[in-house]
Amino acid sequence: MAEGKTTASARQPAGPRRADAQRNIDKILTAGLKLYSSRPGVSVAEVAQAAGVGRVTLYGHFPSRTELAKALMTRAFEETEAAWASVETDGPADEALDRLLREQWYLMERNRNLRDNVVGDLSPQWLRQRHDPILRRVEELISRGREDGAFRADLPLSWMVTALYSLVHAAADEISEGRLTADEAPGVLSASLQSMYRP
Amino acid sequence: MAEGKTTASARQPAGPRRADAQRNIDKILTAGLKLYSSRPGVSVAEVAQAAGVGRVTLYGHFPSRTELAKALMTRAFEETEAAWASVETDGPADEALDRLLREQWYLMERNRNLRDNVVGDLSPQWLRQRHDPILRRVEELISRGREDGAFRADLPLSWMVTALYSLVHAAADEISEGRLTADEAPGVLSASLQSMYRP
DNA sequence: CTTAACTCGAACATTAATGTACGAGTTACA
DNA sequence: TGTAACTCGTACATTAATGTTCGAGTTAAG
Repeated sequence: MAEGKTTASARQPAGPRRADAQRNIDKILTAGLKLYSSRPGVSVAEVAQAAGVGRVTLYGHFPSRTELAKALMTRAFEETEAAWASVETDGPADEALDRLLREQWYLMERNRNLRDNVVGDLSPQWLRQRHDPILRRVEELISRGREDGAFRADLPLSWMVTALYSLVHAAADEISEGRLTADEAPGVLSASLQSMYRP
Repeated sequence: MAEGKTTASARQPAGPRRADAQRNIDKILTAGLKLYSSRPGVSVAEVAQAAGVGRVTLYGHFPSRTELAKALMTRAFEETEAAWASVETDGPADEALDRLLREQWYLMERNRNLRDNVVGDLSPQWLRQRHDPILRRVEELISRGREDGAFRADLPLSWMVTALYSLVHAAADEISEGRLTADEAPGVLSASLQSMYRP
């Protein structure tokens, strides 16, 4: 996080930000990520309040709701990218999938919700271009499993990826409805997908 | 978000509506169902326009956005109830499930979307009380399959129901993204679920 | 210490949605 | 055919969100 991937805004002198400004940007992104990935219809004012920052201050850093959304997506991408590095994805595809699900299913879920809740603020082009990077990695993993026989190949690859995300989302729903515990979720998820993917 | 605003109700004499009124109510519900189940954030004005009816006319029949949402859910329930009657659900559970998916997956999908898109307008109590009736029927079907050994019993029943709806939703997404055709969908869906449900 | 960067509340303009009120015209139906 | 029910455009009140402007105070950093 050394690099300041700043959202190019017209108002700022484009120079390096002062320490307190950077701190506030951080608080805004953190609070925004939490809010946006938890429910739809979040307002800019809510994000500012949750970040403990004035609304005007927020607008000082993110000129519009859209720019804020872009920054949130960008940060989520970065975090996901970093997290992926901690998962061992070599070895048999089915085992790698199991590890991935157990260690990162909540991150996948957060990203999916975030995406759902900013899809009205961002153009489809923008979203498609910065397509959730882990989604592509998941695709590669499944593809590898199909080639070496660990996974079935009679279903479309894209469908298998979509189904995975869909079930991750479903698991999160079950948890929030109290019909599943956070402990059980990874196991249920993994068991369901392994059965579905098996040739 | 609390309700409690007593809108000027009792505009209706509660008697039988005139033929043209009933016709408009119908147009409104039909258009509303289509809109609400296709995307979020639908406005009352949009529904009125899509129905080819004045906005004021709509308010004459449905005093508030909330009442409109209730009416839409109610109609969807009725249609679902009627459609269920046309599916043969006796016999082996796995075969019945296959028939159900092939004949009614789009209706399940519509209801799911509708539910998602009115979930901010109706109280959780109301929604829970008029719980999608076919969802319970699906639950019964799966439950029967578990008892006679057609389906696995090592996963929570509620999870199996949720997963089904989740995948139906995913299939619809795939179609709208152009990665799956409407012809392929039922087969893919059925194959995925049968694998996942098999003991 | 000095200053430029930053914060932040209050106020304002704009846009969009909801719901109400009025009144003139149209349509069903006894 | 008479009339109550119905339609519908216009206009208005209200609420909420977005984004900007102003100015006075605070803080980081050279």
